[in-house]
Amino acid sequence: MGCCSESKDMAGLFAALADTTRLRLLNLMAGREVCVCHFVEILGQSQPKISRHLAYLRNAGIVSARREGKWMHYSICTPADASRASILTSVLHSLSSDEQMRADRAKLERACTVQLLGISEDAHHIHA
Amino acid sequence: MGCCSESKDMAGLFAALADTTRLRLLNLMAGREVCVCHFVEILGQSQPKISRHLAYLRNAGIVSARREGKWMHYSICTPADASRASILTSVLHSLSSDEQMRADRAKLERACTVQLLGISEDAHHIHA
DNA sequence: GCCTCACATACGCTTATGCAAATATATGAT
DNA sequence: ATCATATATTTGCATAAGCGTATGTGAGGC
Repeated sequence: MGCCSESKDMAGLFAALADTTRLRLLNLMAGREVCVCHFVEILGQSQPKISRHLAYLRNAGIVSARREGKWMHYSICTPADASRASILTSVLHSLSSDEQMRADRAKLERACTVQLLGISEDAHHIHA
Repeated sequence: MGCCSESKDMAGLFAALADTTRLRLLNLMAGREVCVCHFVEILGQSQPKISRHLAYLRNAGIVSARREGKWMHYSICTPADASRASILTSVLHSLSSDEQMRADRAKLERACTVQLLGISEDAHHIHA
């Protein structure tokens, strides 16, 4: 009952990657843990939609969730299977050359900075 | 009207990879051109099914087809987009560590050898 | 206890995907 | 022209995926 499901289902891995919203979520999680509210804010899409896609990634064994008070933090959990891990790495690297993905990451940087500095009016949850 | 469709649709690429049959087809095509009859023989699945999955790969811009008399030969067409190309390479490499994929390739080797030597009773089409 | 916030899940709908079986098309042989 | 071979496409159906809306759940604050 760790964070990863069956190991060698390549097709399943690709199915999880076969959606732009999920790719954007993964891109934001590359190397860091991200709170759901940031996903919603940055992608500008409905909370249930974000949540459903996160659930998909969780069921696929690609991400894991951690609760911290009222907030949920998601992060990529590197697959035990070497092939899956290698593909995921390759994918994340490729994403970083996409314009939208870079923009998303920039927004996340900004959101985190604002949060840390407590500048924003609606920085109501400093959960860092 | 070349062999490759839109360039940056990552999700589309993954959708094309999200099926075991298609992964097996791609694995067999790694580095060589393969005739449809070999796909049917090696995967042991119905011809329409193989054909449909090949059409899917073709529409996704991942493979191209070449007609030679009555036979159709399929091969992987490296995507123009660097990211797609890099992912595809990574995927093909990862596949080669899978047992079934290795077995499929071995069968293909054997089928081709038999064909060249003209040993088989039903080597009715030496289209090499 | 109750209320609110942050998130997850269920429902109803539409569209896409996969399959088997049947049919269509293209090529070469006669 | 006819026929057989090799491959492609269509049809009908079952299942899965995606979306928006509505509702459920867990954690804090009062």
